[in-house]
Amino acid sequence: MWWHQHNLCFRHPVEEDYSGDLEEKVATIAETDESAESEGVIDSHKRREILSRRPSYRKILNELSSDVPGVPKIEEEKSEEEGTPPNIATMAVPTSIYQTSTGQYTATGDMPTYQIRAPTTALPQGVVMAASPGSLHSPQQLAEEATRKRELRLMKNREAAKECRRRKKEYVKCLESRVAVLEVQNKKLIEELETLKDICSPKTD
DNA sequence: CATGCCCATCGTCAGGTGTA
DNA sequence: TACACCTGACGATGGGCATG
Repeated sequence: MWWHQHNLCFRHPVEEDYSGDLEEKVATIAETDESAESEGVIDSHKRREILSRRPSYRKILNELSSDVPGVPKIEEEKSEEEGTPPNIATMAVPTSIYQTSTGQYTATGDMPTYQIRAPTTALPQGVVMAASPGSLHSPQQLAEEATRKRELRLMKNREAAKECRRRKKEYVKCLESRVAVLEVQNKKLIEELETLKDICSPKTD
C-alpha cells in the first residue's frame, strides 16, 4: 500500500494540494480521520517529525507507468517549456553581510535580482568552479566565497523547487486521469455483472 | 475606489533520500 | 559518509472577485 498516512490532516491551504485525496481514491483506502480534530494544535516542528516521507513524484509515476501502460512517465526535463531560451543565468552579487542562526550571509537590502532559465543538470559551471578553497586568503575572500556558495545553493534549490512543483502537477494530473479510467472500468464491470446475473438467474414464471 | 478574502505561485529552509 | 537532490512546510506577494 502507498504512503496514505502521509498528510491526512495537516494540509497547507495552498501548496499542500489535494493529491492525497486522489491517492486515496485511486487506492481505495479506508480513511481514518480521527486525527482531524488535532489540526492546528501540533506545531510545525512536531508536524515534520510526524510526517513520514514518501517516494518522489518521479519515482511514483514511473512505477505507475510500469504497471499501467496508459500512464505517461514524468520527463526528466522540459527545457523548451514556455519557449524561453535556456542557459540564461544572471545574478546580482550581494554586498552587505549579515549574521543568521545558520551562518553568515550577505544581502543587498532589496530583492536579489536573478533570471535563471537553465536545465537543472546544466548549472553554470563557470560559477561552480570559479574559485578553489586553496586560493582564498583574506577574510573578505572567504566571505565572498561563502556568499557565492550560498547564492549557488539558493539558485539550485529554486530551480529544484520549480521542477518539483511541475512534477507534482503532472503527478496529480496523472492520478486524475487514472481515477477517470478506473471509474469507467468499474462502471463497465458492474454492467457486465448485471448482465451475467440476468443470464444465469433462472426465470421462475 | 478601498478593503478583505481566496487562490496560485514563488523563494527559502529543513530534513529525508539516493548515490558515488 | 559526504554530498547533491528532492520535497513538505512556511511566509510573502500579487491577481481576481465580491462587498460596502
